[in-house]
Amino acid sequence: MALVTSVMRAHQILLARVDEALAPLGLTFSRYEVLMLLSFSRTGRLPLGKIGERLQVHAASVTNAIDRLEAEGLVRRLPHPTDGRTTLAAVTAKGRRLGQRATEVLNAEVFECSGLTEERIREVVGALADLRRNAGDFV
Amino acid sequence: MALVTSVMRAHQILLARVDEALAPLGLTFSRYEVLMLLSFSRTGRLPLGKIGERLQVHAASVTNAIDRLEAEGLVRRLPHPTDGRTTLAAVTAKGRRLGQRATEVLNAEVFECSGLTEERIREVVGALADLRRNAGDFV
DNA sequence: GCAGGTTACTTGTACGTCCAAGGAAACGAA
DNA sequence: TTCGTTTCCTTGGACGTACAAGTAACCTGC
Repeated sequence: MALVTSVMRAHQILLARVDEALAPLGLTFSRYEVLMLLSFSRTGRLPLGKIGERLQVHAASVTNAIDRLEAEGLVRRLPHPTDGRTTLAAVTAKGRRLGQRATEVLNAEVFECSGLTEERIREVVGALADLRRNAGDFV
Repeated sequence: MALVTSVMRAHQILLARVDEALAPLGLTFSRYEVLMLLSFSRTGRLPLGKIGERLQVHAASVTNAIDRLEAEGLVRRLPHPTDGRTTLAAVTAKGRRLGQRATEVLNAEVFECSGLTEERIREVVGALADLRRNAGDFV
């Protein structure tokens, strides 16, 4: 039970801090994740379904996130060349720049003030990786 | 960065599992937390503001949770005897029973299938407790 | 070739969270 | 006493998430 409570609170704390750091850039954590996923992908574009699968998030949430990113000009929707059902999300140059800045901001403002040592962070990440693997996450 | 991602995913996984287990009882995790907080309090009743403070949650969220719990007959709103601004939430007998059942369900269905050893759970809880303390949480 | 089933995305509804704004009660100082 | 400030709760709007239903396109088997 303590596990659940701890993770819930830690999530609450970290998310608040991350969103606070990202707000000046007009991003939220979920949109940041999408942006980075696209930036790190080979071609800078992915089917929406693939995004949901990687981020372990519902298709409707992806639609929502892409809607907002597209409205900001950070990604563009493109038709899939061969599959008419599929929509591709492609990160724009503006999106790449913002993603990079966001990463710098997060590294500067968030990760320093967790107050945990490198050692403890490794412990947590390692143990939670087990949990995630058991749940079918990629890790 | 791995810390943030790990905690976010772990939260996602655990919350989904917990809410799934609680759904048959008509509860969510947030409402379960309120119910248990009241059940464990000395008199079974607390001011709404106190609930938000303990659960580290916004006052508006407490209003929402209490609205729903009250609609189910699990808690009752009472006026504060001396402070006319304050509203007390009091757990009912039905609320206590349901909270107890929910705890049993959670212990049976969720905590077993995290797939983590006692040892690793202790590691995670301990390390996250540091993080929470640094953020001003009660732990 | 076409009908039935599957897959992919979108839309609408619901929930929990937050913030901002509002009303009511309490407190404090003049 | 009274006026201003603070505290407490509620309401309305925004965001992210999930689920369910709907639409459109693909694909398979006859």
